[in-house]
Amino acid sequence: MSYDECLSRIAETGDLTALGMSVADGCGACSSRGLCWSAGIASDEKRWYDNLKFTRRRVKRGEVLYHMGDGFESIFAVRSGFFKTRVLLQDGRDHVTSFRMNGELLGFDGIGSQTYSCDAIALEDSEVCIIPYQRLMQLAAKVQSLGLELNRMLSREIVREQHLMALLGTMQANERVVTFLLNLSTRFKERHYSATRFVLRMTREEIGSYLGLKLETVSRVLGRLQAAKLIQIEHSKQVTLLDIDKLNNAIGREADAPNVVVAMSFRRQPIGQSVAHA
Amino acid sequence: MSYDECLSRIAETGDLTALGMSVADGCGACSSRGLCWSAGIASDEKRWYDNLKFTRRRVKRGEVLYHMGDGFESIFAVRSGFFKTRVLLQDGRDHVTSFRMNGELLGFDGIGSQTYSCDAIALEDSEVCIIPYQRLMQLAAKVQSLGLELNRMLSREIVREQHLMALLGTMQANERVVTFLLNLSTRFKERHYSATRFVLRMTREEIGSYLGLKLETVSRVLGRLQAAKLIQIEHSKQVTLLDIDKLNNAIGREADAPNVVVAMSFRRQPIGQSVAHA
DNA sequence: TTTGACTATTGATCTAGGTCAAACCGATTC
DNA sequence: GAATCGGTTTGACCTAGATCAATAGTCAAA
Repeated sequence: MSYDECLSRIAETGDLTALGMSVADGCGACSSRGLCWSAGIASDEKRWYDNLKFTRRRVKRGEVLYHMGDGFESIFAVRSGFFKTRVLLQDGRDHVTSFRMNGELLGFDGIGSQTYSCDAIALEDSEVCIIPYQRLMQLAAKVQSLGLELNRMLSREIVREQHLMALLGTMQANERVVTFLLNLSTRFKERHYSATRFVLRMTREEIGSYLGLKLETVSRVLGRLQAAKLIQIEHSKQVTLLDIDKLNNAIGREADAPNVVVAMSFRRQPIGQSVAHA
Repeated sequence: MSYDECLSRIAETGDLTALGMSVADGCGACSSRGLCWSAGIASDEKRWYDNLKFTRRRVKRGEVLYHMGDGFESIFAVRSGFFKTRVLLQDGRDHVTSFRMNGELLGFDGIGSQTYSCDAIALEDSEVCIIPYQRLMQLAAKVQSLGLELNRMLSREIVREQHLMALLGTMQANERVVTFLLNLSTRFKERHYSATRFVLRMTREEIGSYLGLKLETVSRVLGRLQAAKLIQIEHSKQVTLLDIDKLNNAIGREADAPNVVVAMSFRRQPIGQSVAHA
């Protein structure tokens, strides 16, 4: 079978094993199906994805999936678990740039320079699908909408980071933390987990680094939010969002009237229980 | 000529006019050649780019190239002039996310949602090449390395934003401003302009928004840098970098010894002329 | 069940940068 | 050349969040 025939067959059957990949279950059976990248592929080309298969890799809590500076070969899809990415500055300071959960992708930063530009670290025992970039692009050459979908994902990552930059550049501590919680909430919801009750896999320090705050500030804000009965925290990690609407208002940033109450209620010195009447 | 034949011919000749585009000079004659995207295309495919041609658009100072929410159709290459992009938050606050000069691209943010996610605004009279995305992708389907190059550019934008996030999340005012100046410097250098003497096209407020600072703070930091004889500013806009090495040290962030001097010299209260001995 | 290593909370204090306000500057325009 | 206007500088003051330090959970290993 010629190289070209081979590629054609892959495009038809969607069987990446022809490219020399060993496999467990395919994408068709994956619980992240539809979350991952597959959703954007044109429906008449979906057959290729239904029995697509990738090798996997287990990454233990605290282990590094890839290091800044490592040669770029693959992007990764989180199958299970939780990751953070962080960039290191020359002087040793670091900054957390994202948290990734199942169905989300890692490694886009490596495409441009053929070298990863950040570290990806598991926050709990995790598993990823390894997606070799070269092979992916070979396939994309055959399956039109796959390339388009990849572009879309890269673009969405750019937009995500733009919003984060705006957060870091303009919001104050309260808003940052609330935005963070609500973001987690919607992502859990997309995965059919509870939108109101979830576990924070990362430490206060990691949250702080992500939001441009110190861990003490994160802790204090969470404390205030709890005092204002907007959230509840058990054992430091287990969060319950008690009033998503009010939380949303709180970052809708007091256009004037109604949300002022909320906005005031978890300001610096929590005003006792005077939440309701103000 | 069939559609497929048409595409083939474009891939061979690189003549996008066949796709219905009107034109002035082609990319081959463009001064941004090699800066723009063309550099990454495999050399055996370069012929297509040498007589590639795009329609242009003039954008006057203050005018909007595209608005957040506008339907996405094209990306843009800056031919001349200067742009900023900014995201708007619900409550009216905004945040500047990038400055773009000639040879740089705009509009990547629209690919993901088919809608631009920020505003692009000319800071001086400018001209852009309009690159229709659909047509670009049709061409990419024929010219392999074009698609790869687009991915690389998107990835590099992701990395750029990661660095900016780290800046916003971890650096203090001095470092932010110095980083900003040095970044401009290298970009001017790449364009064979002076790396040490250039004009700030943007206002203090725009710099501040970009760096997550208030305009007064930007002004003060620039003042301190000038007092420390690291830079010189004429007429508010004309900047000369007097000592790039020291500026670089200043953000190398005092590993300990030598740069402490610099670091101290433009701290909050400039210590008279006591720069040399400290 | 105790020990030890993290991690998180909480209080007291400090400061970088924000806020407010006045003055200044250079470029138009009348 | 007076007046206007957008941008900038500068000073005085204030505050959100950082810093420092002590205490207290949490969890896993011994």
